Amino acid sequence: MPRLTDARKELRRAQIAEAAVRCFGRNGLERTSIADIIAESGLSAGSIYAHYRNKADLVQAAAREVLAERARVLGEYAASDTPPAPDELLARLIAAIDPAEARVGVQTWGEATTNPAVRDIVVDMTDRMRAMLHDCVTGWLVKVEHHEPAEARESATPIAHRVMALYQAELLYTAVQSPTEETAS
Amino acid sequence: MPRLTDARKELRRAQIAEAAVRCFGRNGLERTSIADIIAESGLSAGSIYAHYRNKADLVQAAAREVLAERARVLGEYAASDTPPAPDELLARLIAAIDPAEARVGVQTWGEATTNPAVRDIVVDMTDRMRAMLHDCVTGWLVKVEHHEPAEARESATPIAHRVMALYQAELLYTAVQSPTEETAS
DNA sequence: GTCTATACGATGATAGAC
DNA sequence: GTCTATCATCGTATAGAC
Repeated sequence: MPRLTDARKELRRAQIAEAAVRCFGRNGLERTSIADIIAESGLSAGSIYAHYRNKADLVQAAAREVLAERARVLGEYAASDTPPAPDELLARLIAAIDPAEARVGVQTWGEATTNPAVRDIVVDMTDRMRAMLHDCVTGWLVKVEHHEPAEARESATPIAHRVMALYQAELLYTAVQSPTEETAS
Repeated sequence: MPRLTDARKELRRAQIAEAAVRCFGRNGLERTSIADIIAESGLSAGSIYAHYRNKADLVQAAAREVLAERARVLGEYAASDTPPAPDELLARLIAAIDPAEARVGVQTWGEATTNPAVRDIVVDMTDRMRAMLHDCVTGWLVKVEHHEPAEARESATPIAHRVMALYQAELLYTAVQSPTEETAS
């Protein structure tokens, strides 16, 4: 019986988190006020604080959401029967970048430099992505290039590292270049 | 005669900006208050506002300072008679990374996603670094690998792009991993 | 659970003396 | 130019009704 109510609760949480992500994408993590999120979500202060302890909690939820979304895309390729070659993999990852989420993603990087909670989320998600990238490249080496599994895992490491770096750089580029719809400082 | 006073003025500005960078490295761009910078610089509110219009102005000065410092290191290699090979160049750039400045650098990336003024600074400095990287790689191709200048400039572009990306990724890694001396959220 | 209204604290910026 | 003291604003979080 708590099943259904829990599901509804999760739905509300997601609704609020998504509104927060939109606000953060527009105005940044710190220049977004609770009032902004209230307006964007169409809810009220009381409702939001019933689902999130405080603003820091909301920031963490937003960080998890955007990073998880990026990991999700990658997971599909890793599980594929015919994994793409590294260059192709990178191209697809770049093509899947959403500018708004890229902005929030880069904001979380900045926040991670001084906020331990966000730092843990970023490190965790980065590690997870790197591991999936490694799986994907290993799969390609074994299934397409017919390497020995043991040797493939070995040589996949630097390749995965490079793909990760190039992807992050592209994410940064997109986040900074994509037009921001105003709200200077 | 305004010469000397201008120099003193610049010195004060630099003193304040450096204090700001230290604060930003510790607590982040937005969680640093003017009071923090006052304490760190050993000056007063009045003095700081005599040299900087407002906090946004200080953030921009800090962004310029850390990015310019990173560009300076690179400039030396580009001008060298025997430019290092790309791998070596990257290794040296990475070795020259200062964790505290890396943190502020990554913070400016986040800020650049929503703050047009900082965005312009980041884009400008990134372009400048990429150009210097390109010069450096071109120099290596011509002077060490004995390529034709025209062809060298052409093939230097993707190499410079790759080195830049790997450097930025390493900067991110350093900024996030380097121990922050507390001040959660 | 959700709303409105509000208290409280923090912070950017200024005024005015020296 | 630099200081101390102060103001005005803004934003988080809570209280209490429904």
